[in-house]
Amino acid sequence: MTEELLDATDHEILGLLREDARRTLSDIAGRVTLSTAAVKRRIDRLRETGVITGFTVQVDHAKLGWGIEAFTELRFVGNTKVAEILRTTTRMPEAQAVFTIAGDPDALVWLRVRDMAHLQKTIDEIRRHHQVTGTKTLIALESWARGT
Amino acid sequence: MTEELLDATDHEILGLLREDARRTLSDIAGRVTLSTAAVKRRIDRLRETGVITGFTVQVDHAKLGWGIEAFTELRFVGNTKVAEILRTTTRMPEAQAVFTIAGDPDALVWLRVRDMAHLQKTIDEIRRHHQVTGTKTLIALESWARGT
DNA sequence: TATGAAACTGGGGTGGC
DNA sequence: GCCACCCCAGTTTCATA
Repeated sequence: MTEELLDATDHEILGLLREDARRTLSDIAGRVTLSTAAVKRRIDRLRETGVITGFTVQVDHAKLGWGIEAFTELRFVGNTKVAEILRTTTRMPEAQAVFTIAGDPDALVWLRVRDMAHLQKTIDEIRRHHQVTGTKTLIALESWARGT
Repeated sequence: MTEELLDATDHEILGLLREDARRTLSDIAGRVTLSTAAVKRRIDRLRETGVITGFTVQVDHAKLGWGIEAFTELRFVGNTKVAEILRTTTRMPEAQAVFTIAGDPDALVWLRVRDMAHLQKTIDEIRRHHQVTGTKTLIALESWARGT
C-alpha cells in the first residue's frame, strides 16, 4: 500500500463516477480523452483492487420521513469491547455511521430518525445493549454530507 | 409531505438499489415480481419526486491513502453565522460531513485525512476560517458507515 | 392509474488489430 | 490504446384492467 495505486486519470475517473455513477463509458472516455475500452479496463481494475467497493443510490431521507439527524456520544465501563459496540449498533436502521474513539467519549453514533420520540427510543435501545455509563446527544440543525 | 409517498414495493426497490445501484431492471423486476417497465416507472418517479437524488460509487478511502478519520467539535463566538460554517468547510476535500448543532458544540465536522500531520493542517485551516473559540478532535479507532 | 408484452435503440462486452 | 461487431439492457409504445 506504500506504492501509488492510481494515476491522475484514475482519480479523474473516480471523481466523475462519484458525481454520477451511471455515466456511460463513452461519456467518461470523452472527458478524460481515452477510449471506452481503456476506461472500462481502468474501472474494472479499480473494482478488483478494492478501491471501488460498490455502487449506491443517494436518498433524501427527509423525503422518506426520517428528517432528524443526531450524534450520540457514548461512554462505557472499562471492559466493554469495541467490536461489541460496532456489532450491535450497526444492526440498527437508525445508525448511519459508528465510530469508536481513542479518548473521551468511547464511541460516536450518527443517527437518523423520524422524530424526537423516535430519537428517544433509539438512544434508550443503545443504552440497553451496552454497559453505558453516559450518553450525550447532539441534535443537528443543518447537515451536509459529501455527495448529496 | 404528510401523505405517504412510497408503498412497500418502492421501499423494496430502494433497498435493492442501495445494495447495488447497478442492478439491471430485469434483475429488480424478478425480485419484486413486476415487469421491467413497471420497475422503470417507479424508479423514474423516485427520481422525479427527489427521493433518489443521485447515484455514486463507494470508495475505500484507506486504499487511496486517506486512512484516518476524525471528528472535530467546533465552538464559535456568538455572532458566527451557521451558513458561513457550512460554506467554508464543505469546500475542504478533507470534510466528509458537517453538522451544525443546537447546543454545545456549535458544529461537528467529520474529517478524513492521510496522516496526523495532515489532520493538524486541516484543523488549523478550519480555525483560520472562523472565529473559533475552541476545538476538540476525536480520532476514530474503527469506523463503520451504512452501505460499505 | 398502474400494469405487462413487445418492439425499438443504444451502450457495454468482446476480440482482433 | 483503437476499432468493429454483436448482444442485451434500457426505453418507449400500446393495449389492458
